This record gives sequence, structure tokens and C-alpha cells, in this order.
Amino acid sequence: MPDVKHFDPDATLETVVRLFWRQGVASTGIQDIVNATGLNRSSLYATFGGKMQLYHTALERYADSRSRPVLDRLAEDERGLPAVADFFTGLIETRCSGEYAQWGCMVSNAHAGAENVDPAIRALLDRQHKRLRDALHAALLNAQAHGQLAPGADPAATAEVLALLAHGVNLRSRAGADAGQLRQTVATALHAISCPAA
Amino acid sequence: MPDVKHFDPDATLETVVRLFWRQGVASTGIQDIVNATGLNRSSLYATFGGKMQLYHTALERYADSRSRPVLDRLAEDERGLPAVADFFTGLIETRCSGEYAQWGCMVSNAHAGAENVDPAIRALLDRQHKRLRDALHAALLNAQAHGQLAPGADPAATAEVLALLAHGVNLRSRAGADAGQLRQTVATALHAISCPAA
DNA sequence: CGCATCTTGGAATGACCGTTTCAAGATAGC
DNA sequence: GCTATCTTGAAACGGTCATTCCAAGATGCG
Repeated sequence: MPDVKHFDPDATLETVVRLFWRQGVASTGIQDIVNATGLNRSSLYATFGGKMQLYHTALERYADSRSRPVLDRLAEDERGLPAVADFFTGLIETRCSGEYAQWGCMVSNAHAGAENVDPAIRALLDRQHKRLRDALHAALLNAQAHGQLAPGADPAATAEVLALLAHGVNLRSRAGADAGQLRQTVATALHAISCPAA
Repeated sequence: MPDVKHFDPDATLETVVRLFWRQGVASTGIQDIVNATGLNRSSLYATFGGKMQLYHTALERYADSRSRPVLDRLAEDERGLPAVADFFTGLIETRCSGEYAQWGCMVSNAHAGAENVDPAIRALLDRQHKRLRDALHAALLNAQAHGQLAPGADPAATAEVLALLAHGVNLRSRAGADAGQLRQTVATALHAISCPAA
């Protein structure tokens, strides 16, 4: 019978996610990954394949373990606009303070890099953008049902606006944008789509 | 007396801008630049310095020759919201069709790359974001004067919202987002900030 | 224990990285 | 046309790139 792995692939992948998230795939070498994870080149290639395959796996892990829970919570929060506001508050908190401050969003970052020409990566970016938009859409439908939305507002189109706004927050936060200003900007946007009478 | 340059530095820099714009600084090698410009390494280094210095010069050229004219036109257009709408229409046109389709914005792209840790680059990103926001602010002040803006709307804060929206357009267009959908999204955003009575 | 099977360490692969060096070539004033 | 001064071509620099290979080590079953 064969030998078993002497390391935890899951923990390794989490380390790799952070490297690619912070530095991007083009600026991260295999040597960086070897140094950060402590495991050998052979084990890396045997377990995850080449660099781009590893990046794809890491990006998928990011989307599933970081984005998805937040988006699911947003979609299932039935309060309407307060749910959207909380989503953005949490987003700005994550982007501007703590361990991941000024790292931006790994998915947003991938949009701007040369890796987006890879069809598999681009499909992942489209899927993730759709998930973001759909979660916002669900929250806005609740907002409309509660009469929180401005009359005549289209929840689907507005969800797309807020999705692009989130991308903007991700980008600017990576360059060190002020959290307070981002919060005020989001508040302004939400005020613009909310019902004047409410 | 000395020899003179056997090439046009301005035309060379324009070629370099396109390389960095499309592929990013991390994925563009000096060899790529040598191949694209046709001139020698020695001439490159003697004229522009090293790679990062060349990237900085190229990014500044992009900001001055590509962004600035568009932003100046926006700031000087006194029509108000129609000026903003035209700005976004032109932006989406540039981002989604023609020679630069799916290249995104070189400044937005720089936000997501590892190059943003360079203080000189980050200062340039901040300056450029401020220019974008100020141009939008000027246009929104005109809109307010013309009674096009929703009552109670803050032109300064709204300008920041639209600036982040522009970043979102830049990002998503690079991943091949549909121009029609982007136009509709922008229209929705502008509708949300416009005066209901107008 | 012996053996088949997988993992691991570490060296080696050729290609490319950004940068430097230097001789040969080109130019403008004398 | 000579010379001083800059530009240009081409090779070479040490280092790092992603990837591969293979012997040595570890494992669980018979």
C-alpha cells in the first residue's frame, strides 16, 4: 500500500490563497509558495498540478470560502435595505482593516490581471459576478416588498449598479482608500435608491 | 558634439503604454518592449531608466493623454446630467469596442496589481481618482443648478459614488461584460440620482 | 520482515528575468 | 576630415522562472 501525504492540502491551499490574493498570480513565484507553505516542489506539483491550475483552485476556494457565505447571508436576510447596508459595512470592514486590509478582493483583482484571458478564469469571474448580483437582487426584492425602494426602481438593474459599486469599493480599498469615506459613499448610493417617503 | 537619438521617444512611449495597459507591468517583460518598439535595450535604459520607472512614466502618460482630456471635457460641459451620461457612454464605448476593447482602464488595473505598493504609483492612483471625482463633481454641480438632481442630493458624495461606479465599469468590461448591459446599469444609476419631477 | 506504492527532498532542466557592459557606429562642430 | 560625444548593437551578467526527474524515505498490507 502507498504512503500517505505528510501535510494538510487544505491548510496549504489556504496559505496559497493568501499569497495570490495579496500579490496576484503574476507576482507570486513557485518559490514564494514553497517558502510560505514549507512543503516541497514535488508535493506541490503532485497534489495541485502547475501554477495556473493551482491559481484556479485557489481562486475557486476564495470564492467558496470567502465570498459565498457573505453572499448567502445577504440573499437570505429578509430585512431589505438594512441587509444591503450591513453587507457593504462588512465589506468595507474586511477591505480596510484587519489581516486583509488593502488586499482588495481576489476576484476583483483577477479582473484586472492578465490571467483573465484564461477561459476557465473568466468563466469563474462571470459566475462570481452573477452570484454577487443575484444576492443583491434578492435583497432588493425584499426591500421593494417592504416599500423601502424608490417607486419605479428596477430591483434587477439596481442590483447590477450595486455590484459595480462593490467592485469599485474593492479596487479603491486596495489602494488604501479611507473606510469612512467609503462608508459615506455607500450610504449616499443607498439613500439614492431608497423610498423618499420611508 | 554628440549624436542624436535615432528614434522618437514619444512614439516609443505610446507603444509601451499599450503593452502595460493590456498585460500589466508584471506580465510584460523588457523583451516584450524591445520586440514591440524595435529599439535596443541600451536605448531603452538610457532614455527611460529601469522597468518600474518606465512603467511609472507610461502610467503618467496614460493619465495625461487618455484620461485627462475626457475628464476636462466632462468638467467643462455645463449641461449637467447629460454631460455625465455622455461621459459614461464614451467610457463604455472605449472599454468594450475598438482597439482597446477588454483592456479596461490602465489606472483601474494598476489598483489591483502588486505595483500599487510603490508610493509613487499609489500617489498617482490617488491623484487620478481625485481628478475623476472632481470632474464628476463639477458636472453634478451644474446638474443641481439646472434642477436635474434629486432634492437633497449631495453633489460631492454622489460624485464619489459615480467614480466608484466607473471603476466597476472598467473592471467588468475587462472581463468582457456586455456593453448594452453596462449602459443600462449606468442609466439606472443616473435615473436614481435625477430629479423625479424633471 | 518484505514488498509494492506513494511521497518527499533536492538537484537539474532550459528558458527568461531585469540590468550592465563595451566596442562599434553615427553625428555635429571645428 | 578629424575629434569629442552620444547612441546603438550585441553579448553577457547573475538570478529567478516554472517544471521535471530520480533516488531516498515513508507507509500499510501480506
